[in-house]
Amino acid sequence: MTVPGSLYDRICEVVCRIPRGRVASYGQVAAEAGLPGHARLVGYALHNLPDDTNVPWHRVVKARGGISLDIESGAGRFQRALLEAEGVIISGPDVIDPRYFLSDSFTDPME
DNA sequence: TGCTTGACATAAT
DNA sequence: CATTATGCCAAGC
Repeated sequence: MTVPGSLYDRICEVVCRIPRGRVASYGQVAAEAGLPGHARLVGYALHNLPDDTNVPWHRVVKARGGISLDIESGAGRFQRALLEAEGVIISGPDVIDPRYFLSDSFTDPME
């Protein structure tokens, strides 16, 4: 289980901070995790996460607003379902309104 | 220890 | 719109 100190651990921690009903891009999560520009590591970490993880990995999307996984495939459909369950409407494979993204910081504004 | 890969981002072609 | 190129770097082999 992710040794403390590993980048995985930091990344999953940041992902856990994403408020419900919101999404963040890989680059944004990376930046908040203290890894500016290391968006790839975020995806790498998420892929490593177990199925029973408590990390809402589904809230992590591409910068343009879209699921990296194949939306028409199992994992993609699963993520879309989770996002819609949180209130995030996905109209297409790369169509997510910017209003769902975290504006600046993860500091939950508490709506 | 060095090369390859990768749930990315962005610009250019 | 698809592909290419570059950056940036950890993990896997």
